[in-house]
Amino acid sequence: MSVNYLSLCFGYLQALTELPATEPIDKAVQILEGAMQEFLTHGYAATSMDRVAAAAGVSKATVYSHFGDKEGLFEALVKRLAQQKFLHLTTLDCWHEEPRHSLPQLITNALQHVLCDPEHLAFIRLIIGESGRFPKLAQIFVQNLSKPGIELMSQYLAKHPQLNIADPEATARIIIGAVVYFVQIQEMLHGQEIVPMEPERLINAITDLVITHQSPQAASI
Amino acid sequence: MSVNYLSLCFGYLQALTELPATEPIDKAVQILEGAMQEFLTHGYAATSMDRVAAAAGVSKATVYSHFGDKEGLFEALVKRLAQQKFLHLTTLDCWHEEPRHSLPQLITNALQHVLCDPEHLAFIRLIIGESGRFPKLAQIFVQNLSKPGIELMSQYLAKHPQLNIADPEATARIIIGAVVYFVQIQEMLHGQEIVPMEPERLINAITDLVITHQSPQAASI
DNA sequence: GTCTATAGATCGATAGAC
DNA sequence: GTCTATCGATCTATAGAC
Repeated sequence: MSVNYLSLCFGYLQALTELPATEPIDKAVQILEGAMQEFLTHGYAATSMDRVAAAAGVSKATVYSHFGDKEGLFEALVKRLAQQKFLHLTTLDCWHEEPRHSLPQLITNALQHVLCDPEHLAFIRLIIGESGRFPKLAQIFVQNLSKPGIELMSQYLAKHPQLNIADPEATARIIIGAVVYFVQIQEMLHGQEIVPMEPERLINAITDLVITHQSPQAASI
Repeated sequence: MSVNYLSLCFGYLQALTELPATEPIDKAVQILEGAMQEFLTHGYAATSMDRVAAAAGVSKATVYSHFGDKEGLFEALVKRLAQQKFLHLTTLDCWHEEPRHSLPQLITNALQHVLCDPEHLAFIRLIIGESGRFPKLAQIFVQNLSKPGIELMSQYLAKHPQLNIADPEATARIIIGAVVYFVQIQEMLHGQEIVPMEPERLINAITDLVITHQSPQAASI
């Protein structure tokens, strides 16, 4: 087929298929979109392949022909989400500034990113909830998201020697853990009204702990 | 391991007391024991009332007559577990010693308690995994476990003025968050071999951060 | 109160037409 | 490759005997 022929027929084909059908949408991606909606909302066990097919706009047999069975579809979805959410980690700047200003900004960005992304929240819920029955998928999550996050924060701490951090990796886990725990209690477990706390208080406390820190040698007179 | 030994002894004593069973065990408790085994292993959706009845040693109709429906049974189980696990929080001592020695001991105890209790781990998995569909149960978890934990650590920090903690509650969340995040990555998400770290490194880093901390006034020359 | 037996719906997965 | 139609298993919940 020539380009000219496609151009002439474009309007006609569009009217027939009701889609901008210059290129057919990849069915696999289409299915994964529907699977994401269902799995993130209902979890693994409560998600039916019928509803996945309906949400994706295809037949159930098409889903099975692409992904084998329910577990295969679930694994493909988790791997896709782990890659998608990884990209949102690399958007960090302000490394050159002083920690006094850059650290709270770093934490604020991370907090806002997770708090404003219900999809990310539902993904973590799903991974933790199924980590007992799908340990391999939990490890993919750790490999693609937790590990890069820890390494990034660890490098940040190590490249600011004035902070006197003896163990950057362990300290990175403390900072990230504080943020993750805050999100889990306030948002994931709906503890906002039971143990209320403004994010600023946590950010200030973390910054204060890390900034006004002395080396053990200097502390023990 | 002393924990395993205690568990073995407890099971033995329990078996002994079951022998002179002149009085039948409460059916409701019996059902909840079976429900716990099934829900903690398979999650909410993948747990069938047939297997709960079989695990409890009663008929399915008996389960329904006691708890109404599947959700009612699940709610009763979560409330029972939230009360049971609360008791394990109050076993803390060594408040009088110096933080330099009592703080790492406090953290070590908390870590060992969770790491050596797969039931507790599975309970957290279940609560987080179902927190989107059962927000009320997640709030019960926060009310009975997270909130007391934060308050306990907050009081500990406040009663050691030499630590110069400006915001004890926020700092308590940092410490607990670091421990919870460590357990979640290493054990719950099976990240032991992907991001290995000895618990001692985390404990030392936390202790170092908190102990060698100066008040903001003293830090800014 | 507790049981057996079963209804009615929905599940994962597949065969066969096109 | 994608569809419709369907199978056998399993699910929640209940009716009725004891």
